Amino acid sequence: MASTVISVWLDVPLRGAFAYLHDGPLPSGQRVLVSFGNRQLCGVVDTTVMPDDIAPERLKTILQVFDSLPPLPESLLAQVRFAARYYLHPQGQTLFTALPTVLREPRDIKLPDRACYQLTPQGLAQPPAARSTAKLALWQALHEPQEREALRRVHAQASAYLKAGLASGDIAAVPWQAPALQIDGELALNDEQLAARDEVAANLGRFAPFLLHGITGSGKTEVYLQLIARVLAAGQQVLVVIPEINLTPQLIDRFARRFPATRIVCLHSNLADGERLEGWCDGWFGRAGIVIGTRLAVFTPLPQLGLVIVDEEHDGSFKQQDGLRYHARDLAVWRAHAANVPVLLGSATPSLETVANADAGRYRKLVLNRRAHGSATLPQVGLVDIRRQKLVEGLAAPVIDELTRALERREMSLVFINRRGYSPVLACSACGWTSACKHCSARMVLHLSARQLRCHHCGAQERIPLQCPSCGNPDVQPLGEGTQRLEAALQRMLPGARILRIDRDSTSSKAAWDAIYQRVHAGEVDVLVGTQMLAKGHDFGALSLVVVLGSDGGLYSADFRAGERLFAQLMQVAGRAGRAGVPGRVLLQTQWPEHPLYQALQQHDFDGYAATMLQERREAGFPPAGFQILLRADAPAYADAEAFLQGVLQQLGAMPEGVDVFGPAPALMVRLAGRERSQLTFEGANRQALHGWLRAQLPLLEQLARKAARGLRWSLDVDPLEM
DNA sequence: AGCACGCCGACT
DNA sequence: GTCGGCGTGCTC
Repeated sequence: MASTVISVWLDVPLRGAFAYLHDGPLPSGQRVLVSFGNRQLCGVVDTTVMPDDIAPERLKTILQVFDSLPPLPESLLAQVRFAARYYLHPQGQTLFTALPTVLREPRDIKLPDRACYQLTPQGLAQPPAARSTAKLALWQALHEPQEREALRRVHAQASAYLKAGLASGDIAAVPWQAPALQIDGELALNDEQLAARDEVAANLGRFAPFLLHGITGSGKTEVYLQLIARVLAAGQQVLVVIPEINLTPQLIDRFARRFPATRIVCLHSNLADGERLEGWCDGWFGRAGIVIGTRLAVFTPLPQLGLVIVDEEHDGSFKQQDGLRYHARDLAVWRAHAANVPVLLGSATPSLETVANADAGRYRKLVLNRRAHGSATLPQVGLVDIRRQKLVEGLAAPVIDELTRALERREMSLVFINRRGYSPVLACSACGWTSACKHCSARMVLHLSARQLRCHHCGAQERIPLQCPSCGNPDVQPLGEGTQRLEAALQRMLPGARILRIDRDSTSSKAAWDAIYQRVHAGEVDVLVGTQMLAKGHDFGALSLVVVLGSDGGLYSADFRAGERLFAQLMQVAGRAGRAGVPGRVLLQTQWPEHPLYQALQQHDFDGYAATMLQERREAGFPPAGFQILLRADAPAYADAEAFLQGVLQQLGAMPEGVDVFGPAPALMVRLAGRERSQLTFEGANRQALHGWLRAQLPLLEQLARKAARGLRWSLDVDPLEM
């Protein structure tokens, strides 16, 4: 009876699909239950894969077909196929990372009721009594088809009202239908915004990648919203990918206010499994007009996709750092191509990859150079040379002066230092001992308020030693400044100032973050002290002065991308100054005021410095001028990691024409969370050649990994961002 | 990845 | 005499 051979993908780190028997064909994308070894797993059918040639008596039978949901759409399977191939990752595991957790599990799914409800003629004829405001509001709403959830937003008593109405026949279930599009509060666009909007709008319905290069405050979001309105009006869906969840509450609010009738799905990793599934399915079944989310949202099936937007496209959080190491921006562009729709990459500081694509004409560049609101001008950037200055608690006299004057004028200032904690290291004055982490090649950071030393890389915590653990000297001192120390110092130097610290420690909960946001917007803050969180798109209203401390470290780093990141970060943080009509001022303390990066920052010359950096990359053959794939290995002992890579290197033999290999070399941070990391870097000017050759070596790699020392872990990182 | 099978050291 | 260490090999 069971006679048809079916190929099934499983969530296992093996390259191939597995063959099973079933009593008839099954469609691609069908979720099934299969026995694998001695466990039962969820599998996904793929008819495009030839079943392995295995003796028929060894084949097992598909145990169950999970048919409460339709098969996964072909567009998703195609995206997974591409991602697996591009990122050299097992296709089964790739498929399962694309799915919400619930769909990975070996059980069938019953989705919650998403029907709509509406008054019957009988119900229409019987309005509730006017004094019953709850019932009246619900009755009014039910003139139109309403989802249960939407009705609950009308009034909390919706469920009881529905139940009674369905029983009496006053209300009936009707098939789901999209509510009429409603657009509220569109803003007027300036001519740059108009040009950008119209250029993209003119390309709806075909693949067209755009870089929307808009300075901070130039009104990128309004351009997005007006384009989204057009796409929604055409009955299509929009995918919006954003860097991190902190951004979302404001942005989501704005989207929800603009499109009050549209189902807007918000997807990120903090969502409960059920919510994630529901949002995902709303996208899949066309109920969501807008899906907005972090990188994982890029896998949401959208049958009516009409536009893809990637906001803050330069942000490193789009790159997944484990498992399938995909870049959501790059997959977003692929999706737009596959769906034949435009993709809009927005940033004030685009990545060099995207700049290079625009320069080469592959992406069309749209520029927003003017601030959308009022007559606000670009901030004036001052470089404070600290080579011959005496610093007080890390601050130069002119900086303290300016902060004092801003306080006198009752204007809000921001002090930016990319180091949280009190002080980045504790050191002994006698023997040179420093507070090293036992598990990482990093220093433990002093957190005075928590009375702890903490490692910011592995999370290890220790008590603060009262004397030097090495020589017993009681004089152990904090070296350097972090946000907490700066906060304390500013409190002393600016008596009466209301200072608020914003870093990961002070914003750990959503409630804390909301409270901070409220205080800032209620004008209850004079000085904000914080880390790069402050540079990430949050609108803190009028800032007249921005002070930048400790940025020199990014100038001469071993990581070739450090300069790009620093420049983007400083452009972004400087962009916080002088919004909403108040002219801003930026003061940056540095030992290298003549450095081209700072000179470019002073001139607000993104394009010029990007061109300089691109030229350097070309000369070195670094991305985006060349392509890289990292083979990473880590083990408790460095020697094991290196030995594996050395073995790989030997077995690979001579590199083919156009591919170079470097290493094995220690990772930039060799020791992390008790494991030591080594890596081989493969480079090539031709992406196809590099990928194709390495893809052909995968069986060899897997074979060597099986024989490697136990405890060894390895992974491939295509287009790595972190070295 | 899991999870078996499979041979060598300290213990109820 | 066994329990259990992790080496190695397979999973349709």
